[in-house]
Parts: sequence; C-alpha cells; structure tokens
Amino acid sequence: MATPKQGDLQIGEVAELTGVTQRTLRFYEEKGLLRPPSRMDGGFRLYSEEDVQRVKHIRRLQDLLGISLADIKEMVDAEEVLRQLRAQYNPEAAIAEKRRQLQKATDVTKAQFAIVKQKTMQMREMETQLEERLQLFERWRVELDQLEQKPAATRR
Amino acid sequence: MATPKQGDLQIGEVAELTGVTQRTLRFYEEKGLLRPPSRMDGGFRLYSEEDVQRVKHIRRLQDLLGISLADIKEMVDAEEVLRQLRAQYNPEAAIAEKRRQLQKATDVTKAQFAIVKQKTMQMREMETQLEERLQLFERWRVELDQLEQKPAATRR
DNA sequence: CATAACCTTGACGTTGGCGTCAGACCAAAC
DNA sequence: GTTTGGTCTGACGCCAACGTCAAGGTTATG
Repeated sequence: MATPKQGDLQIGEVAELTGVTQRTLRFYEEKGLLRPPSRMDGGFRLYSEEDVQRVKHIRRLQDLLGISLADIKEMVDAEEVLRQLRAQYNPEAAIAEKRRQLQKATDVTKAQFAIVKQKTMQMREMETQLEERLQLFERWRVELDQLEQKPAATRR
Repeated sequence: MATPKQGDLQIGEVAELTGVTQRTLRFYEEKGLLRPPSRMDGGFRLYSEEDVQRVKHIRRLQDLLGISLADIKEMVDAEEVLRQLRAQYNPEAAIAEKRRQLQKATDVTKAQFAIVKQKTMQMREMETQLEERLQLFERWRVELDQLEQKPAATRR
C-alpha cells in the first residue's frame, strides 16, 4: 500500500480520464460513492482502474437517469456487494449470508431495471412525438412554398 | 380578462392537477417558462387548460431528460413559436417571417430529437446490461442451491 | 358582514452538487 | 537542496430549484 503499485493512478490522472474535477472525486469519496482509495506514504490518493470505471458509471447514471447522488449511491452500493460476492466466491462459509446478499443485489437491480425500462419507453414516446412534429413542420414548409409560388404565377 | 371565464383555473387547482406547488408555478412564471397568466380583478392568477398541459410537459422534460430549466425554457419557447404559427396561419402577410420562425422551430426540434434519440439508445444499452446482470445473478443462485444440496446429499 | 379559505408579493432559507480559494505538505527533476 | 508541480485538508462560496414564512389583500359561504 505504501509502494505505488504499477497501474495505479493519482487523482489528477483519474480526473483527466473521467472528465471530472479532483474536487468531484474527493466529493464522491466523501459521500460514499467511491470507496476510499489507497494512499501513498505521503498521503496522495492512489486509484485503481476499477475506480475509474466506477466514476464513469456514476456519471452515466447522473447524465442518463438524472437522479440524485444519494440514489446513485444505493445503486453502486449494490454493485459493491456484487464485487464482494465475486471475490469471496470460493470460501464455502456462510452460504446463507451470500444468499442474502445475492437476493439484495437482485432486488436492487430489478428496481433499477424497472426504472430504466419505464424511462426508455417514455423516451421513445417522446421520440415519436418529435418525429411527428418534424413531419408537420415539413408539410407546413411545403404549404408556405406553394403560397409563395401562386402569387408569383398569377402575376405574370 | 376581468370576468373569470369558464374553464379557467386558479393557482391552487393547477397545482393539484399538475402535482407541483403554487410556489413552483410562480417560479416558472418568473423564469419565463410559463407565460404570465391572466388575472382576476383582485389579482388572482387565472390559468388555462393549455397552461396545465405546459406545466405537465415541463415536468416530463425535467424528469425524463434531467436537464436544466434554462434548457427546458429554450424548448418550450420553440413550442410557443409553433403555437403562434398555428394561430396566425391564415394572414398572408409576412411569409418570409413565418418561414424564419418555422425554420427556427424546426432546428430546435431537430436538436431535441437528437438528444432524445441518443439518450434512448444509451438507456437501452443500460437496459440490456441490467438484464444480463440479472441473468448472471440467477445462475449464481442456482450454483448456491447446488452447493447447499451436495453436502446434504453426501451427509447421509 | 364576518369569517374561513384562498391568493398576493416580497424576502429569506435550504439542499444538492460541486467551485474556489488558502495554507501547507509531498514528489520529481535539476 | 531547492525549485516546480501535484496533492492534502478545511472552509467558505455559488447556483439552481424550489421551500417557507410573513403580512396583507380577495373571494366564497353562512
């Protein structure tokens, strides 16, 4: 943990890779959206590639779903459970506990899925609405063209 | 404008119909998202059914696209242009002006359409991701079931 | 006409999601 | 070892999108 392992990134690099500021990264950590990264001897944060992915994921959720960081925290927490499940998958102990965690992760994921699915549908509705409107505009444009043509034709 | 026309609604009713607070309605008016409604003699606001639709629309945009009210204002402004076009469609005067407005409305709508389309696609990506994850969970659950079954079987 | 229920305009408060310093410390290069 | 550049922890600032009084005017109801 003291020796900066290869592949680890400092906060500035992560900021550049993810497109957020350093302040934002510390803020996410503060709010529990990012697990506290390891540190160098001097105290500098050392992020993993996984952390980078997580930040990108958080931003996608923010941008796409437009939900609060608190809600996003719930989601990424569930994914943290997933990570843990994957990690200690071999140790046979506490199967009941694993089952519980798996159930929780499943529930959260299903909830997310429901939200996303509903939003997707509404978005597609809006998409077709806009498409229809564009067609309407096109018809109007044609009408305007004709209005401009006729007087010009009758004039000569 | 002084006589409360039938079908007009006071702010409280609009609030209930749309699910927003009165404060929010005044706030939207302040920010130019709602055109200032007519008033009763005493100064009470009188909204039309169209205003109600507009509020609902604004909320849909907020909820679905997760964009700022400033951006939403641009969108609904464009739709106001549309309304005007529809209203004064007969008067032949100023065809060039109408063409200009139509062009603007078309541009804005196309921009909206692009945004919505992109978001829709990304949402569908996320949808399939979540679906795959759920399937993974299901497989794990089955594995856990087997882990529980085997020791029970070898024990007897 | 009194009284309850609704509405008005300020004006200040709040929350989320960071931005922006300040002052100090750490790391890397010369 | 000193300079240069990245990073640290507070702490205050800021904007959007409202919430929440306060003090008063308006409208409907008995």
